[in-house]
Amino acid sequence: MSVSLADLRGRDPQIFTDGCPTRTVLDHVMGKWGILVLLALSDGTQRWGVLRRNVAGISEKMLASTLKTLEADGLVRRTAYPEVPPRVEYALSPLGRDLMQRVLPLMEWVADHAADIVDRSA
Amino acid sequence: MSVSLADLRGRDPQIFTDGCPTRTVLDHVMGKWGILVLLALSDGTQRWGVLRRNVAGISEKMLASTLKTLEADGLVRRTAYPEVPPRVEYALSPLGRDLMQRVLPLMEWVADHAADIVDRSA
DNA sequence: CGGGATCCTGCACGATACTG
DNA sequence: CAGTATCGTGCAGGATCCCG
Repeated sequence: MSVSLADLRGRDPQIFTDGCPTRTVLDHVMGKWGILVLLALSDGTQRWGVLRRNVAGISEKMLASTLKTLEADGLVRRTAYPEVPPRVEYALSPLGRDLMQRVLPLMEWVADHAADIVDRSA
Repeated sequence: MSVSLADLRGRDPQIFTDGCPTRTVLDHVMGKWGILVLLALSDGTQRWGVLRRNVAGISEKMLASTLKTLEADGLVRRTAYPEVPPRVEYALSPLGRDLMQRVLPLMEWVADHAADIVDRSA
């Protein structure tokens, strides 16, 4: 049932080594803001302003650049409506939803154990 | 079956907000090297030197500091043998193994989709 | 409202050398 | 062998202003 690094390396020896695409994806998704944005979006389509409030502490610049990389990665879909004032909505793409299906259980675990972990290291 | 951020916020409204312990854990685990070290260790107990080779591209400094935070977080266990030359072994703690059970499926997904994602954004 | 452009700063991270 | 100590630096990320 469980997968190991050795298993993954069995399929592709270069996996998770330096310069490997997996590293790039990891950097995008696991960066400081990537997951938090994806996590917010897993609640459903959201406008820029709402997203900004839901990802507490993010700056406009980082929200913009994070969304751009995630969109380029095909994990997030951006929809702009030709209105005044402008309205732009962000949503997970099918690929993004697929990813979050793997991430959410992890987040749940983190939510459950974070306090313990931080206490220990204090 | 699926969990959402709203669900998690239902248990604790502060979850994943700024300054929340979850953010700290995320920074430790999801940082550039955290996961990669944990991933390598999920193959089993390893000595420092082996670990350094398995986590391709990591510097000694980063390996040392990453291991120290992960050990302080209670995710990694360090065992030093009073020998000459010194021998030190690192292993996942039970907590760390529990965590990796959630992380490995994610890594498998990333391994499977990384190429697509990077191609798209190129 | 939803960003882009610009400037600035810290610290995450790397390289090198040294040690018990 | 398994680290620490020291020194540099690039770039992630914050603050601010502006624009369609």
